[in-house]
Amino acid sequence: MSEIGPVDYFQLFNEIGIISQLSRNILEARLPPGFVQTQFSVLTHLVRVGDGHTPVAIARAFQLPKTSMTHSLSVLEREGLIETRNNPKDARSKLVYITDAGRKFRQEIIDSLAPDLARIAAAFPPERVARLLPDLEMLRKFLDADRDWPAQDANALTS
Amino acid sequence: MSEIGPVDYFQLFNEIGIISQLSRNILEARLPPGFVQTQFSVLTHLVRVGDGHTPVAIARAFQLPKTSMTHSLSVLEREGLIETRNNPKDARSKLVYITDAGRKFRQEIIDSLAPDLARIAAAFPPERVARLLPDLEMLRKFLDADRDWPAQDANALTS
DNA sequence: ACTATCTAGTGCGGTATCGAACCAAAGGAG
DNA sequence: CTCCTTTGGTTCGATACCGCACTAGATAGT
Repeated sequence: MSEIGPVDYFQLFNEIGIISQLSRNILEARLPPGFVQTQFSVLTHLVRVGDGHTPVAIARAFQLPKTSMTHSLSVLEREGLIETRNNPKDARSKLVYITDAGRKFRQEIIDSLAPDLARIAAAFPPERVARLLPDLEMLRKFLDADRDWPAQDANALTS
Repeated sequence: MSEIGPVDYFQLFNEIGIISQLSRNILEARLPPGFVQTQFSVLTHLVRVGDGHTPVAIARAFQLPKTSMTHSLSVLEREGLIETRNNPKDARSKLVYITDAGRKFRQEIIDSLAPDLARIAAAFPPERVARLLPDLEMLRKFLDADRDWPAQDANALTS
């Protein structure tokens, strides 16, 4: 039987990284010049998870530094795609809301992606997506929970 | 029965993007300050695929613009982890080789990742990796072939 | 209340990424 | 050969990303 080693995990993350890069390229080819994936992803997050959350909460959801999120949100706000209001529960904080323009913007991008999705779906049928998603979700959730693990205690688990 | 639509593909790429981001964070936590994932990935590519290739070839393998690769390679060369030689077959071109220091550097990173991999393997067993990899590979190969790299020379094609 | 600690968000500086433009060499057509 | 197109690589400018340091407000302990 085939030995299973760290190499397979490297390959796993390698494939995932490349697919991530490729999907980013596909998306950004449909975005207006000057926009990048992050901004679209934030809009999608606001629609899917719901808006009215704080910038840090959004940053955590994407596993990005809060400084990066500050920047992304400032761009989105400058473009009128989101708006921020004061957090009545916390004077330090802001709450992020998507605007109608933001929803419209996002929907137009999604519509424009239809041909790309059609090509992908033709070669990689939905059944495979359904087969893939649970495992990916599980992996993502573990890594999400595992982050910021104290490095030196790692071996304590394996023994 | 659940209808299968574009949403699932969005979710697929969403999960993949987040996992990519998380694995990037894990790796960069083990890299010496100032190094980023790209540089490590290039070294791994040189070891796995073999060195002696041109910068554009490497850029294509990562689906990155050649300008980005120029930058990454210049950093790696400045640090003595790779070296470039003239391409005897093409005077415009260079060939990229990994140095002994580069191999050593990469191996040390890989070794330092062992505790992380141990935690991941404990929660996400190798069987799941084996189950996941073929589908991911297929998806990656299709996307790779589908978008045959229009990004930077797109305008050259339109004329 | 008082103090220490923690958390939300921002400003700044440095690096990464990438598109546009450019140059030089290669390749093809006549 | 000459002309034209393509290709490998770099430079430059603009934006994205992120660590560090900081302020203001919240929270916990006593």
